[in-house]
Amino acid sequence: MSGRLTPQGSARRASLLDAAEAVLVAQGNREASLRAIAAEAGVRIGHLQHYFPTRADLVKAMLERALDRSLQRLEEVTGLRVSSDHPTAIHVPDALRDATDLVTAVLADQDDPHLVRLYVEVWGMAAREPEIASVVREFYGRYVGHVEAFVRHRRPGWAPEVCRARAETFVALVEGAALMRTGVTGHRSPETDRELVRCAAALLEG
Amino acid sequence: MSGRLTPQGSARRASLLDAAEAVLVAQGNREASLRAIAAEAGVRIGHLQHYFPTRADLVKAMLERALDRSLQRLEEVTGLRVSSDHPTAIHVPDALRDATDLVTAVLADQDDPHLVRLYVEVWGMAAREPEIASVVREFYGRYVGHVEAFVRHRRPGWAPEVCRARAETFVALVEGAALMRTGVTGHRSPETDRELVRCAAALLEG
DNA sequence: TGTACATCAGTGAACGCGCGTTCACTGATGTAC
DNA sequence: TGTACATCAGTGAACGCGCGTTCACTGATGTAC
Repeated sequence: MSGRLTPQGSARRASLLDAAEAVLVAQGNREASLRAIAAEAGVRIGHLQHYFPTRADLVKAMLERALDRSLQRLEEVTGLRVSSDHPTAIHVPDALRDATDLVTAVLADQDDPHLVRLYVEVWGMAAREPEIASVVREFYGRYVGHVEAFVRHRRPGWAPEVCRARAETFVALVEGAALMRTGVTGHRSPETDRELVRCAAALLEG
Repeated sequence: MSGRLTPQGSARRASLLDAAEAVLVAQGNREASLRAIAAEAGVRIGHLQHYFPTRADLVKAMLERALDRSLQRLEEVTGLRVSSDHPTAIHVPDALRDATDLVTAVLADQDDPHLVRLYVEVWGMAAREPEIASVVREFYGRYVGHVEAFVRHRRPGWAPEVCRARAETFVALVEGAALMRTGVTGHRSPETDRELVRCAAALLEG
């Protein structure tokens, strides 16, 4: 894909990314072949390569789109806006959510096993492909920064290092909870969800 | 491999599992071929299949060994003994560690990126291979049970559901921290490590 | 408004390659009598 | 203590297959004049 995309072309491109995501989640990176992805999208494999010359191109594009979507979702949940161009510029909304609301919303998003499986694949790829690793680290950098900004607004008196440490610990807890709660390593229970919310909220403003 | 193993044979078997683990960690599941594993172990591929007829056999054996080793390590760290035969029978040691010691030791174990990468692969496989999923869930069941037993001994007055919920939240936090602290999704910092220890210890006895 | 042409959308066949698995084999080690 | 035999350790070549990638191609769409 050297030149521009027609409207039809960019719709096709998006549908190919959808297919790649679906196959990756269903089959895992090892079994997610270009043939399977093309079949999922209902096109020939040569056509897939018209948009994404190599498998790495496809995977990277899919991954970037998925992570961007997650950050947008985070903005909705916190009510904070983090510009991609100026990561430090935070727009303070009229009604900032409280920590318990935020945690509850984040956990609710995790109830989608599709999403969690995608993340597990992402971690696996990031662990050994440098180009993907940098994309993923940038994502988590923004993620932590976003949570940190939330903490600062809730607790203006706290030292910046404390806010940072709290935010990083929060993200660790939430990512670990994603694994445990969706059947990969454990299962959900109301008691543990309650404890999770209590603990995560305490990290943010306790 | 149908019959018994000679001493030489079981040493070879162990070295093949070592090789499989090393290649899996270095290359990831997708690139970890039987040829690469055999080469790592210094044998021919046909020989590898004398011990593990299929790739799935090899991967499963490697994984079970690695998870068993982690549970043994956990026993050393807590000072509690959990029998495989009677998972509920807990031997109370002379000197039970306190929660901060335990958390510090667990985090120290995680400083090995090798181990964390192995876990990321394990999660990925568990997410879509049912046979592996059950092995992994059993492991985490024991893991949580072990932590739960620790909490009960430290805080005998707490209700069982509370101990359970605390233990599950603890494991979620620690697994998430493993991801963040070893470069997969973030990086280490002394401040965040301190916050992690504080938060995890509070879960266990706070 | 037409027309010529460039570019994009999509097809289909073929490539070399590495994969997991199979199998017949040789040499080394253990074991029964 | 010898010997015969079964079993285990390890080799090496070959298999069919699906993989990612390449390439020449046709039809559809946009665009300049």
